[in-house]
Amino acid sequence: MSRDRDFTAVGRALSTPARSMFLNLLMDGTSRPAGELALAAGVSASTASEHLTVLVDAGLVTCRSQGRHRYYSLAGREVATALESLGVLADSAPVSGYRRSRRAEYLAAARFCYDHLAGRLGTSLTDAWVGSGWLAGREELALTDAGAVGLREIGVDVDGAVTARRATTRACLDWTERRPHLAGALGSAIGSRFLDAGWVVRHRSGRGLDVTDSGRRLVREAWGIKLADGAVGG
Amino acid sequence: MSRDRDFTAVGRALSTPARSMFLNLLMDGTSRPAGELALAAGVSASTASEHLTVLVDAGLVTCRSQGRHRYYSLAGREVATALESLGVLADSAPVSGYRRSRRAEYLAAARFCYDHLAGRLGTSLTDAWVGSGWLAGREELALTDAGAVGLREIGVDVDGAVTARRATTRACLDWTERRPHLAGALGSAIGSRFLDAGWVVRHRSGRGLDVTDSGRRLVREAWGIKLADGAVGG
DNA sequence: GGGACATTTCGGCGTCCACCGAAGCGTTCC
DNA sequence: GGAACGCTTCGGTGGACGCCGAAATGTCCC
Repeated sequence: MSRDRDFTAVGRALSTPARSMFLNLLMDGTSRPAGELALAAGVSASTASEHLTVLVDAGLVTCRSQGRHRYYSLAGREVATALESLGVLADSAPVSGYRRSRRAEYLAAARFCYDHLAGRLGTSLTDAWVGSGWLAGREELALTDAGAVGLREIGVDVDGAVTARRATTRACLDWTERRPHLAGALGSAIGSRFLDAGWVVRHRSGRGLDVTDSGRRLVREAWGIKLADGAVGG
Repeated sequence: MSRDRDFTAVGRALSTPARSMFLNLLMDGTSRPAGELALAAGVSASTASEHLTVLVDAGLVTCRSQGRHRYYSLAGREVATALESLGVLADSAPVSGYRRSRRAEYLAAARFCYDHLAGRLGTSLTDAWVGSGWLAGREELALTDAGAVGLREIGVDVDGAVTARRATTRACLDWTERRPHLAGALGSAIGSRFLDAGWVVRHRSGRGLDVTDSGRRLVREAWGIKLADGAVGG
């Protein structure tokens, strides 16, 4: 009953700068071809290929072939969740010789954290909803009746989220802001709605999101959130 | 804002069998001297010392000197939480050449998972409380009013748990049972109460718990849980 | 079919590191 | 003080692995 866990495979998968970078790039839930990942991490295509094999073998990443490209993405929600909680630890760890690529040094103020809104947009929304009584609890972020009504009004599939097998709400700790934002089934539903409604669009670089004018208007009028213009912050 | 995370230090810390074993041994929240850890992992004292240095540098483990012993323990709640969620991944990972020690091949049916009850006892209690309406939700395990009353009656510091900074309740996935059990501030308070009241005692080997006769009686009469005699299961 | 392109496989190089035994350091106990 | 003990540091060794360029594989497009 409940034997020891072998962390070695997962640990080894995380233990090199290039692989760590790959996972960071995939944390927004996107699929990316091997070449793009190689370029972003600053390693040769062959090296990247080897790294990706390790990540797939460790069960962290899956691969989908499409034409002459092979798209890699996180293997699932559990992987994203585990990396989130691991990110909290990584914070206090001494910074090793991790050579960042010059590109993507900063992330957009709004972005996806696997499947839910994060960054400034994510934490602002969560703060506003806690303040207005749509979400309850310091860390649980439980959905209140008022919240269900309000979110339903803007087209979020609240009922689907509530009856989903996964947890309805979950607090995801934003890596640098150290403040929680909404994750879980409801967070995912809200993310989908923001994308479908055109309130946010994926940034051309693939990382991060741009908040559109209509999205900007919505968050200001509905919840009093005033976002800075420049989408990129640091 | 929200830069990339460097997983390399944490990953490297997890990437060897001996260190993985150390962390498993410390997951029950105990402090152990270096020598005991070395013996359990089957490595020399000097090797163990080097491993422990890596774990401390990575921020996963802390060290407390006492006399000529040095006691190592997990660095905090976040570490235990992260390892828990990582354990879910480790499950699906291929088993590498991890040489288990013959001792501690099986864990006790009742044990601590860092600071809350786990194993058969933990999941049985959680199941019973969900069934009787003390806890609500498939994964949230939110405390109901009835649950607050009931737990208060058996001496659990419910109010302390509710007002704690950390999440009151959290579901912790049991590694092999793949079923959730109660964690968070309330889980911790319940664990403390079970220990203080003498319903469970730490097993002499340090791993796992023995349920005492009074504890056995309590869970049977209060919640209809019938525990097998032999504390050790497989 | 042939050439361009994306990716993987292969061979080789250099470095890192897990491991041990021996020696060093600090504590305990007589 | 001196011996026993717990632990860490040091030196050395062997294997693992991150890296690359070159060659091989597979796909697309003409």
